[in-house]
Amino acid sequence: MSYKVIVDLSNSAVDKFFHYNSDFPVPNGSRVSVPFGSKVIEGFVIEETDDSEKATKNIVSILDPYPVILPEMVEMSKFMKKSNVRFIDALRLCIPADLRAGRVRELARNFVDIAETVSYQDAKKLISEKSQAQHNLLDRLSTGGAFEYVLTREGFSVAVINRLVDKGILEKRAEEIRRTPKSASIERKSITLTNEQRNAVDEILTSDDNTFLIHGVTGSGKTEIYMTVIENLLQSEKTAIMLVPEISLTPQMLGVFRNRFGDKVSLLHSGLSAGERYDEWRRLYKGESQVAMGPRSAIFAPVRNVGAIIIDEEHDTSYSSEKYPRFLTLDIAEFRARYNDAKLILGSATPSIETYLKAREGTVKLITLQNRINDFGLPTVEVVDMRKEIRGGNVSIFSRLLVSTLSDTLLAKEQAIVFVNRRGYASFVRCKNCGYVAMCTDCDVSLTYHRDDKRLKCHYCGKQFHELKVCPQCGNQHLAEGFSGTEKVASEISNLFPTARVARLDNDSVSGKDAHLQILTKFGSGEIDILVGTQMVTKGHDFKNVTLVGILDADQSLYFPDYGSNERTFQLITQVAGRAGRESKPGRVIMQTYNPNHPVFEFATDYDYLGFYERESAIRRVTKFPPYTKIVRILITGKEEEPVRVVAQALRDKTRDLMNGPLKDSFIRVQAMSAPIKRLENNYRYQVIAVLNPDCDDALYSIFAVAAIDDKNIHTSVEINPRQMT
DNA sequence: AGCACGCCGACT
DNA sequence: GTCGGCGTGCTC
Repeated sequence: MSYKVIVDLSNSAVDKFFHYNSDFPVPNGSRVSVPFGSKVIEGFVIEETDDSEKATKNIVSILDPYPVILPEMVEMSKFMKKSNVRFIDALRLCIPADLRAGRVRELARNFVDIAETVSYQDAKKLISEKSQAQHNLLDRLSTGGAFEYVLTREGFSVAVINRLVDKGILEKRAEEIRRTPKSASIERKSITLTNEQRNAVDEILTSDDNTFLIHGVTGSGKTEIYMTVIENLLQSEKTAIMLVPEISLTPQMLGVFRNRFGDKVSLLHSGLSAGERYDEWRRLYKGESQVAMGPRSAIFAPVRNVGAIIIDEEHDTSYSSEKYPRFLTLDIAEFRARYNDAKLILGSATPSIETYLKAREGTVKLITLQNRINDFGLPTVEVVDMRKEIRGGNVSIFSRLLVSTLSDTLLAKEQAIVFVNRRGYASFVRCKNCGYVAMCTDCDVSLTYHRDDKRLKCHYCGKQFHELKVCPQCGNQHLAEGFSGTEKVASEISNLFPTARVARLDNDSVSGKDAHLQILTKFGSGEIDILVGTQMVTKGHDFKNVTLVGILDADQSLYFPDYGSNERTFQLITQVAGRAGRESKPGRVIMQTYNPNHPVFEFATDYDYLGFYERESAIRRVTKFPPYTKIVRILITGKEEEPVRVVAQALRDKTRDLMNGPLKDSFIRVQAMSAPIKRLENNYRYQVIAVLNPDCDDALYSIFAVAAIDDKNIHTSVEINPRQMT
């Protein structure tokens, strides 16, 4: 027998089939060990082949008792390979990292139980009166078996256990240990779906459509719809994949699922220990649990017979991985849904323009939820024109309205969230005399002042510098601070309200996911009055006592130089506004801006998604931006500027050659230029931008081929519809 | 990714 | 005269 094998080395040079013979049959998807060059390494069997001439060496052994890569995931890897992800890297996404190289410890342990052929009473008689330890052990096991290691921990000696095994009274068998024991399913209180929810569930389960967009405002009960759909599918022996943006910030979603599905849910995410992750993965693989829940990587869950794939908050940017191996969760989800004939369900209060266009075009079935489940209205959004504040003599970062409302909120013993889309204390430091601005030495980026640790930090490469007391260029002592970040906002709020308990939530204020969660938990339990934070505060968590949301510098996210900035701004405002006034208390949102008449704000304050969509999609259509086109960016980086620039021009010319060839209908335009941040971590960066018509896979593959250059000093990467261009 | 093979500078 | 630098090329 002869097999095609992908070796477990992440390098393009070896990312192809190697042929091996075998003395024994090997199922597709098996992890095997094979001789390769001068040593023996791991690999994956992809398929059997009859051209054995290419094979010269034999597979040494199969490494697992079952093929770890499901047939579906072999196909999925072929699919990913087309989009420039190495076969081996796609395969690696499908199994827990620690399974490779035998890093997961053996799971099977000796399980000790009374032999099936022996009853407790008979066993009692078989043990001598004097063997007290043996009697104790038997009594311990009379209510059910136990792991040997548990018994020894309880004080039973191995000798006693083995003695009874020898007598045939007990038997040992290998059984798996669950490292993540979960509570059994709690009897759930019967939940009555609203008519809207009921209709949505029926629509999904009975319609011939396969892909759905549930567009419903925050609090419209999407989760309940997901769960009811899953529950229905589980009854017909199907499985489900439930994707959430960031599990660490949305523990309540897991809680709700656990409560409903108990042990049937397996959680897959990086916060688990290697062993836990492997156990959860394996339970799914073996069908012991049927619902895989997690962030984007959970789309690779080893579940068979998938009935539903759900992507909650589908607009969230965390669903696209920006570093290699690059993939769009939606692409993989579509592949798996097609493979399994499963329902693909996308949910959002602020769908991406791309998805909503699909709904308009009819390739995605739109389900709109009009109401919040409890019929509470959405919070009112008031816009404050900060230019008028300045004209009125208020030069602080807070409007008078926001200050007085914060004060009212504190008096009423209610809570507030203040959203600032900027970390640090001040976005830059500039000399008032000569105009010098502190820049990173490795990047073409101005430094952000962090007062907490009295340092200037580069937000792109992380490099830190001492704070400036005087201008290093002219010696002037008067340095101007740029826009205020979370640090400054939090400290000024503390100055304004000395008795208020103020906390900050951003990447700097805490280290690690646990700390984030701690702050959110404290806020939830009322130990914090005002929470100042970045995007992080916009996600998940229902805070019942939050009645005020302040948004500072709402326009800030508008001025990023890419086509998605309007969309991002609209989503941000809508999401953060949704944090105010849930349950029984009305909410209030105060949004400060220097550009109050910008259409995005008008739509956002009215919660007018449709209006926003119409305008934005019209703009994208005429300006030829996604989803009406596909933007492909080849990023070229290297230590020296000139070679990078030269390669960029060469790649542009090669791409233009494609445009003049048989694929010319796929291309709209091709340009080369320096990247928006020309130097990052001491690497010069140029880019080639190709704008393509949608559905132009052949052109795309040609561009991948063009970008794959062999130059050890210059690195290239290809991004499709890049989110933030840096 | 590793490792062997292979051709030019500073040491016993 | 050798030891060893890492450039190049190959692994079924």
